Amino acid sequence: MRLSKLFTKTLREAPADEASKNAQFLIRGGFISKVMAGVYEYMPLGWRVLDKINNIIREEMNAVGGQELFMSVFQNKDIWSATERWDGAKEVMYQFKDSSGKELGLGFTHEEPLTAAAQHFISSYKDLPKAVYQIQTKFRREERAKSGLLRGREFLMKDLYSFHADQEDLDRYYEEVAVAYDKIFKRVGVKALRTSASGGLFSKYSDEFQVLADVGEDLIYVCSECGYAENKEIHAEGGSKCPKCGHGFTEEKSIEVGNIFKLGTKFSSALGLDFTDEAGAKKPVIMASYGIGPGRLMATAVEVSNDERGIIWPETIAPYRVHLVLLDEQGARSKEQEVANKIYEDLSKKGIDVLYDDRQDKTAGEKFADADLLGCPVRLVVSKRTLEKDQVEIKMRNKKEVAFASLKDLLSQLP
RNA sequence: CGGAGCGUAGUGUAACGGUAGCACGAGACGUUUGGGACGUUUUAGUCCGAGUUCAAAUCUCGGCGCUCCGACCA
Repeated sequence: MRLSKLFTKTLREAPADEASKNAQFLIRGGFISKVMAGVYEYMPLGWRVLDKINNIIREEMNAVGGQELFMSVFQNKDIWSATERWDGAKEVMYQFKDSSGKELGLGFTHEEPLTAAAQHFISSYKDLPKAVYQIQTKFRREERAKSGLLRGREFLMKDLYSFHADQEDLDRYYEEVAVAYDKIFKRVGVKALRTSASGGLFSKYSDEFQVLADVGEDLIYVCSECGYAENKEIHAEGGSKCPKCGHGFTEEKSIEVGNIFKLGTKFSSALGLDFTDEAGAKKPVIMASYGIGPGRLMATAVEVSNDERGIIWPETIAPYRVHLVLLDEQGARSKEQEVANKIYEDLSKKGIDVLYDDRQDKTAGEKFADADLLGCPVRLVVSKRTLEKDQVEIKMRNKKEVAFASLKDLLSQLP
């Protein structure tokens, strides 16, 4: 991508009405733009980051046998009434009547419709287990949207649902997914702690994946020795000893980037999702659900990895791996430009994504400032100074040192 | 939902109740090019509605919107 052609432009100053780092940097960089409180649009750069996050999630979900599908955002009142959740959901669900008077809601989770859909396809123990997931927009009537992408009214969610014949199978799969979650967060470049939490309406407990950060709205207790963590909501008052190893806890603020639940038979019983076991007996399917917020994850990556100049993207989710800066002496026909164009083409041909700052009307300082703000891992500079030695400058966004590579073997020396 | 603060141009900021100004951005031309360069020039604004007043960005009331703290959070 040539910066001269990019749809968005950067802002020199952060908008006055955003306090969180993720919102400030993402808006300044042109990754997202704000529509209203808690609602943001993804611009091309932001969409690339999100796409990379989603693809990591997809790979790990597919690896544990998840099958991707795509449900409707519209949900019927009927199925929510079957689980007696329609009225209770009022506070968080956008509910309305369409022109024919039919009552609808916008989905903030999909247990009901998916359980209903599964009825068509699950009837025997031979049909189990099954796992399906989607990456889809959810809506929530947040009483107070806050902190940029961290708590919105419209947001993306990856939700996986699994169906099992017995508790043992569910427990086994649940652990498999927990491991997949660890992999996802590690690959995305954030350090997430599996944290014991309450199960809300569904079950005795759930597991959350929490990333330590000051903007986080959760409070968790983390064992300084073994890393065991639990949410404040289940942390026994005055319980200062880790149940796993006996060491002390520290209290930390954190962002919940994922949450996994054992649902049991709550939904299958209410909606009649039964199967026939080996002995011919009819039983409700046992279910679990597993969520990750990709947009929140993107914001979290920004919150935990930045400096005063801008974002420092983890390599795996950076919008582009290489930010190529052309410092051009004399406009259209300069040697610098020829060399930079060539590098841009060569790297692109090799499948390396490059954001190429070919802008003619920007000063060096401005280009460097933008490179820092946008936060791609590798910065290459082509200028008169580097060409005198037939070199290209290489600087990593997360390091101070500047290195050089000869034009010839730039590819092999690219970090 | 309780509390606090704030709405002026694309962004950031000024203006005692009395001419809406500055910087950046964006557009044009020229000169520039290693950390947000310079000159000339153009562009664009008081959230909405009522009230008080000779006069309202400024005061009052209502609405809408945004942020923060707390509560809530399937």
